[in-house]
Amino acid sequence: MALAILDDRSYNECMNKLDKPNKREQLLEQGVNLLLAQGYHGTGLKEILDAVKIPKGSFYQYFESKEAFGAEVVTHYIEPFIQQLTDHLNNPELDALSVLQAYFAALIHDLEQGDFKGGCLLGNLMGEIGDTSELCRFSLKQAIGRYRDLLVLGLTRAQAEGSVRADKSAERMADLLLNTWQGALLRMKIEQSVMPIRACCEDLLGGYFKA
Amino acid sequence: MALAILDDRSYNECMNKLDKPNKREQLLEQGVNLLLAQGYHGTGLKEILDAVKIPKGSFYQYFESKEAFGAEVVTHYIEPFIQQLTDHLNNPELDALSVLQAYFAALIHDLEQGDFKGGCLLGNLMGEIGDTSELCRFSLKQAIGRYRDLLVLGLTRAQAEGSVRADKSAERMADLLLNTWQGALLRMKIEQSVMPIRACCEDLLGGYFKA
DNA sequence: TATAAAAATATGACCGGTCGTATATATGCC
DNA sequence: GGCATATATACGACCGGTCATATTTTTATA
Repeated sequence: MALAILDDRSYNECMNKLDKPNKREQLLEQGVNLLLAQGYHGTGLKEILDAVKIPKGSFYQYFESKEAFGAEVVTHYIEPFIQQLTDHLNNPELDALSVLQAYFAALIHDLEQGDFKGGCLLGNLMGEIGDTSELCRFSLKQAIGRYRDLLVLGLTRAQAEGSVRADKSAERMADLLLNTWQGALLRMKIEQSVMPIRACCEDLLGGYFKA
Repeated sequence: MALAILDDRSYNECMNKLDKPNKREQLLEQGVNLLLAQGYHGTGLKEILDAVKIPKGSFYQYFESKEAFGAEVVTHYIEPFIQQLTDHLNNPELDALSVLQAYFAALIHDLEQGDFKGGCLLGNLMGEIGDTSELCRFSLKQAIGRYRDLLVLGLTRAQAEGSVRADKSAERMADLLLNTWQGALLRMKIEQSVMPIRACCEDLLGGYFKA
């Protein structure tokens, strides 16, 4: 067999670093997809396990409970968004306000492609279990906090560049932007239109926040 | 027995207008409470039925399905808010901006008393089932629409009174206020603080919207 | 008006299925 | 063979929904 060319050490590496964590990763990946589409209580473990072809009994090998799994899914979900926004902000060719506008424009584009389904997992879970699962509440708070801090960074830089007003704190503006975005995502879902989220960005980044 | 003093007609009235619709009303009432506290998929029919002591089989006498029930719960939930806001707006002694500020201040007070639990049923359900149940989506859209129109009315009047800026449309401001409020309610749940919703009102009604 | 037949309504046991979780067995590595 | 991990099976509880039966209300007959 093909694996015979590998010695024991590298075989174990393969199993430990690719296979085993891979299954965990797969579970989290599918967890993101399904929780985003159907919510926490609307998604059964079996559905997730079937999707990644992992036997039911194995779930508790990887996670303590569904609740703990949910908390990890939240963290796993936000990572790419943090990464993407960080990357955009590290681009020295664009001013900070343009970066934020471009970033949100990209999000809007993706949401439009996705038929206004899902929205933001953080927003959905804050509403569904934010006040019933302490574990998930903490995880959500953490994730939102990291994201908010990135927005603060961008807005602070935009203030220094003179494109965003300095008479309001970057923190307050970041919260306003984040909260309005979350609310607009909810509206998007029921209006089945990107109008709410487009208006959100226009009104704030293109209006209220302008220097 | 006490009821013997009533003739047939008034007895029937009693049964029809109090007892029977009362049970339907009770179901909706408890539906509001439980769906607000535990979400749609997090609440079983049995839990609602037990709370109002109505047998399982009777549920489908009153409602087509859990989904149809959920849609009606949404409508039943928003009614008092519409009523309260309408009453406030009909008060001729206060200017429209003060009315809005007082109305939201009252909401904030109530939410603080309630330990930041629940938030807004419309927001929670938009996130949880706004894109999976067409029936509820329509009901949510309707409810949000009615509420928004009331905010538009208030803001339009405030514009006419000169307390709110006229260079932005009342519609756009109403949407911004509503969406930010919804997002701030989500934040409230995970931060366990009224700070987000307080900031929302200060930033918009006390800042951005000011003439 | 008294009585019986019929129509309407109320009921809770029960349906197949799924929930999250526990445990006992099987499997693979030293 | 000893040990740790992975998996299958099973658990009791609960899910939304149905249905035959019991009860009540209405209608018809005398």
